[in-house]
Amino acid sequence: MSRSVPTVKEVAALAGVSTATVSRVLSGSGPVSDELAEKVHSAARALAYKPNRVARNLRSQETHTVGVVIPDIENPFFSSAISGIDDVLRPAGYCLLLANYRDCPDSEQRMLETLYGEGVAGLIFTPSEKPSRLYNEMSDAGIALVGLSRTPRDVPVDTVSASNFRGSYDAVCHLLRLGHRRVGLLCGPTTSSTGAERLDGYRAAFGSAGCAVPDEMVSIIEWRQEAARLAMVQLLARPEPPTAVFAAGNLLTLGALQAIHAARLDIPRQIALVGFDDFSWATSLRPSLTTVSFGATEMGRTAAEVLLLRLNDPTREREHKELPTRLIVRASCGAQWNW
Amino acid sequence: MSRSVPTVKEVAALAGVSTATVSRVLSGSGPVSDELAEKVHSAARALAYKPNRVARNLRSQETHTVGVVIPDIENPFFSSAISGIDDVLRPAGYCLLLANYRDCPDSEQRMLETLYGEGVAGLIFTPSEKPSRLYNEMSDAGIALVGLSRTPRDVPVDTVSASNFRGSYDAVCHLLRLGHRRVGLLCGPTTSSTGAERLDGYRAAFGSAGCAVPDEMVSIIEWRQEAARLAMVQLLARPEPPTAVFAAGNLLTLGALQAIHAARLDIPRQIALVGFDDFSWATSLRPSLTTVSFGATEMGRTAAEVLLLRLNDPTREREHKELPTRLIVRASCGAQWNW
DNA sequence: ATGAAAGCGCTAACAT
DNA sequence: ATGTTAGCGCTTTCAT
Repeated sequence: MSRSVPTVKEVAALAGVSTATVSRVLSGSGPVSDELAEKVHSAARALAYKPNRVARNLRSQETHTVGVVIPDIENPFFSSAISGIDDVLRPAGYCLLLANYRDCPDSEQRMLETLYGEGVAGLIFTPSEKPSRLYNEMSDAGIALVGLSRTPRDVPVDTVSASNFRGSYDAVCHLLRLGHRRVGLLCGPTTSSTGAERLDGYRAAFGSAGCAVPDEMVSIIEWRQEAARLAMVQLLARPEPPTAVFAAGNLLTLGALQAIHAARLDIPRQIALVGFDDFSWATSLRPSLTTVSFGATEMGRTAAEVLLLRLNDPTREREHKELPTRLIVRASCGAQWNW
Repeated sequence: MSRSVPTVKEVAALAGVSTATVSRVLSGSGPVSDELAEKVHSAARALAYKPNRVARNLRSQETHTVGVVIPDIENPFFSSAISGIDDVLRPAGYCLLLANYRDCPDSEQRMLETLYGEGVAGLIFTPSEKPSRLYNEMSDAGIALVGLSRTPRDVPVDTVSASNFRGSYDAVCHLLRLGHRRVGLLCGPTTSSTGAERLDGYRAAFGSAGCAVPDEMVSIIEWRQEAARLAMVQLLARPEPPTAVFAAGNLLTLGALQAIHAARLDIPRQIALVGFDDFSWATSLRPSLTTVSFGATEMGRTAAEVLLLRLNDPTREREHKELPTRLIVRASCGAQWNW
């Protein structure tokens, strides 16, 4: 087993140069004559030398590792976002350290401590409802932070999110225009920026249509499928149930769907449904789902690009990117497509 | 910014002990009196000391980092598997370095090189069709490897996979029992263990039912949604199209579904469908999907457990775990459930 | 342009 | 039980 791995020393010996020269050649960090460079390269090749990044990181006091901290990797939004992050960060020479805290603030805290210790150069993160103070601490320590989707309160960082207000507004306007008035809302906690903004959009849509907001149809819950299912069951049990529902998050859409199916209601004839956040199989549902789409992969990519900018210039001004949303009208509201 | 981070030295100074003692206390690797231990702890707390893992890793010549190498994180099988891996590895003190090679062998190769350099203690991986020789090299170097789902040829490693043959056999028997004879198969390359075994199961089912295998209905394709859609279109265009289809992978199921929807065919009345590999929203499809299920999260967990065993005892015998599959009969074959 | 030597923060070997 | 010291593999001054 464990055959000994070659080090700079051995490469240097074989090439007949100093370790400093080897380092300079291999990391391109200094003037070296072509002649020696060639020797070093062939020696390295001969030994199948692979630099030890741990040692490199210790010496240079910086890693090329970025932590990705998210609440739930099984949520298609996050897996797509990660994919986008990887697309951008990998070619730039960074590795991804994954921290899936499973909606548990304690785990989040522990994982942050680990990432801190690992010396990550940066962090792309979606904080829990009660963000750890470690975010502040890491930010103070000069680590580059980018908030994804949810904007943390009290942590001064770059952020990338969707146009939550506008997306929500458009979705509800669509339902209103189709004649719905009893429009239910399934939305996450308003302590999160996403929740608050999406609720605002819902309200504003009623306002601009000159209608009163049906507060009794607003259900503020956790961003979880089961919570949404329960809330939807209750909504449907009302004496005057909603004729349409806006589920302001992809897990919430799934939960709503469960309750609607269990009640044997026909979409869109008996109830219309609009989701927030597209997923690849939204078209595979029957009827296909009308959603507010914003490109999760794109959001991941953007967050990674912002991180790279900050890494290269720690003093640049804070950036808060808002990605445009687009209402994709499919069949679940009865408009347009009929299948 | 960049406030200087405390090191062992400072903790030692504040506690009035040597750095060795600090190390012993904090990593619990040696005998220390309660008195000094207490001093060290309070000093560490006072300075908010967090050990530098990079330095620790360099010195101890081992990391607590595990690479996870997968072809597509947006495939729900893999995101669930990762979740399971994290569940087990995290409490054991390991971090996950993610490598999502996007079905591209070149990326796979580059990512492996990076992981090797990062000094990962182990690897959980699903190789591409043409696995890199680096897997062998890393294995030889004493790195713990566990193959996930797909079993690599020529690399002697522990593996965890589903009972592909049995699962496939059960699925097709189910269709045969319902009276179907023209049963189409959408299956990945037989160069992969999963593909080969699932094809075998399909064949065996016909054999045991005393029927000839309808070879013209067998479509061996890439494990990709678009390939499956195309193949399904062709199957449906046959003079005698299949009355049922077994899609032997979750992306293939999605592709089949697309083609079936486009052809405006009613499931299960005009065509029955069985998938392989459950996903959380299989119940949200209408009709709900009958699938061969095996618990992706569970598979991830099992792979992580096997990795831990190997890490603790590099000399133990190779293990090849096969997780049982279970046919979950829902509505897409017209059996049982009627919605 | 190149080499010698120091040292990143930690732990392990060796003293005591 | 505790301290002293060396050194993991690399990069980076500082000489030359």
